This record gives sequence, C-alpha cells and structure tokens, in this order.
Amino acid sequence: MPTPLPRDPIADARLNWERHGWSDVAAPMAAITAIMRTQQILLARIEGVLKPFGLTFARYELLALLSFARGGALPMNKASALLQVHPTSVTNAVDRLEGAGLVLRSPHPTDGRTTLIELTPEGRTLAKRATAVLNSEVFGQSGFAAQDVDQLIGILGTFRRNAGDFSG
Amino acid sequence: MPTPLPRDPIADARLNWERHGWSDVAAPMAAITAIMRTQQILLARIEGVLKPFGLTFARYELLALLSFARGGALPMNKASALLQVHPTSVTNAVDRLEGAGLVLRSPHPTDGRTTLIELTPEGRTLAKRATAVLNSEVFGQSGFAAQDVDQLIGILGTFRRNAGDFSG
DNA sequence: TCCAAACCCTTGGATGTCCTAGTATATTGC
DNA sequence: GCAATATACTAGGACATCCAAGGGTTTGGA
Repeated sequence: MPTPLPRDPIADARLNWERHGWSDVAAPMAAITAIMRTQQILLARIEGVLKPFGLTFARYELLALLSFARGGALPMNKASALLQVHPTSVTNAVDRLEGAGLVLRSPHPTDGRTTLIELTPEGRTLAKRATAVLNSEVFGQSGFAAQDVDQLIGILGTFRRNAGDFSG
Repeated sequence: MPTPLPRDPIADARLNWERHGWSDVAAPMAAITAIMRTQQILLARIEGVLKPFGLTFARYELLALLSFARGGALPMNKASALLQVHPTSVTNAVDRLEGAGLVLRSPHPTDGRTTLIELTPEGRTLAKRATAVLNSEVFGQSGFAAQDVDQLIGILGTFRRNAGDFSG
C-alpha cells in the first residue's frame, strides 16, 4: 500500500464544500464519498483473497448464492435479482464459471426461456474453501468495532429499504 | 427500478452464515455486503445525474479536484494520490476529459517526467454546473438521517485511517 | 385460436479499474 | 561524470458493469 496521505482527502473535500457555501450538503457528500472509498478498500481485500482461487468477487458471490440454494441450482434471472446486478453481468460470470467447470447451464424443465445455473461438485468444494478464507481473512478482521458493525447494518439497511431494494 | 424483493437478501445471507456455523463473522459479512450494495445504489444515482453533462463519476471527481486546486492544475501523480485510484485510471480519465476540451495536459516547468492537468474555462464551468445538480439531487436527498450521516463519517473515517488511507 | 405483449437470455459496445511492462526523465552513489 | 536506482506517465490486456438491440418462448386477451 502507498504511503498514507498526511490529511484525510474526504475531510478536505468537506471543507472545500463548506468554503463554497454548500455547508448544507457537505456532510452527506462526505458520508457518500466515504462509502465509495470504503467499498474500494474492501473490494481490494476480498479480491486479493479470492485471486488464488481463480475467483473474482462477482464470481464468488454467484457460487456462494448457488451453494445456499436448494439443489445448488437457480434460474439466471433469479440470481440476477438476488445479487442485484444486471442480467448481462450474470451471463458474463456464468460464462467464466462454466469454463472453469464450477457451474453448468441446464434447461429449465417447464419454461423454455429460462436457463438454470447448477453448481458442480468442484464448484461446491471451491465455494466452501473460498468462504473459509474470506471468513478468516476479511470478515473476521474487518477493522470495524462490533457496535459499529451493528450501526452500519442498521443505517445501511434502512437506506437500502428506502432505495427500493426490498420491502420486507 | 425493478420491483423490491420480498425479503432483504443481505439479511438472508446473514442467516445462511449463521446456519453454517459462521456466526462469529456473520455480522461483519452483512455489514460489508451492505456497504457494497449501498455504493452500487449511490453510484447509479450519481452517474444518472452526471450523464446529461457527458460526465462519469470518475471524470467528475477529477474535474472537482482540479477546481479546488490553486491555479486549477495538478500533477497527474498528485491527482492519483488524492483520488486514491490507480495512475492508469487518471490517464484514462484525462484522455477523455482532454478530448472533451475540459482539461489539457501541460509539461511541468521543472520536472520533465511530470505532466500537469489543467482545467480549461469550459471545464471549470461544467464542474460548477454539475456540482450544483449533484448537491441538490444526490447529496441533498441522500436518504440518510442527519445523525446517521455523522455516524457514517465517524465509523468510515476510523476504518479508512486504520486501512492506511491517511495518517492525520 | 392466434397474435401482440411480456419475459429470458445473449451479443456487442462503451466505460472504468487494475496489473504488467515499457519509455523517458531525475536523482543518487561511486 | 556515469551507472544504477527511483519516479512519472502511457500502452495493452483482463474483468466487471451497464445499456441497447435481437432472437426465442410464454402468456393472455381479442
């Protein structure tokens, strides 16, 4: 990692906002920018852990989702909805996972439009191993205090509900 | 936007983690996944606002950074460090902004290795206009309660400092 | 019954990010 | 002064994401 900056660039941006008369939105700007940067840091950690497995985060998420599905299979559109990514992103991920022998496509028994993604035994094993390392190397050392974790889950959960992610 | 899911997929993932005996890391897993998803939602809102200006978030960030710099110019490496992105990402952004006439490259007066990025008058004007809309459409309607904004800034600020982003 | 609308997936194109490697310029050490 | 090292930027490649468009399948109303 590069040398830390002497000053927090997001705090500086907030000061710049205030200096330009945008004090009313300076704080949310800083919070949103911090979310962007935090996501970048976390994604880099996750991808670093997954790289030895030949996985990216997008592919891992799909494998993990399938491993929790009954029968280890899901329709493409269902996966797209649950992962909340564009259908073409799922197509892309399945192409690569299929090439690696971790999943396979099979036709839906009753709906000819639908394609099922099915976990292979290799895919299931790899998902398990990758999850174990992610748990110990990333989630188990997140750098968030326990009460901060709860705060984040609450704040971001409310935000996601209001954004229309889910209604429950 | 698609129909909201009946259940929160991240809460479900957390339950799956707990069912598989990973209760000790289920909460941080949920928090990290929520940050990923929140970033995705916010980025989509920002890019939607910037699209009419012909800007992406990456290009806007660079324009905004330059607009706060003295003289409206910065070395490429400085911009890379402050935006905390890879130098090649800055090269990419500058290529496109230069093509749009919003910035221009000029040689550093004393260091022949360094290239300065300079804001053009058009770039400065566009940055101002885009910021005004971002402020009113995104930052001013973030969907976060005021006290949650403060919580986020604190929690994520600590995280970023511990991650080595800055030392101040 | 039959056709239009809705739905599902894939292809192709644009963008952004990172990594590796390569070129050019500065700085440091002998 | 010159060679070795460090720094700055760019080129090319791999991935992921989205959007727009296209072709196949189902469904539902006329």
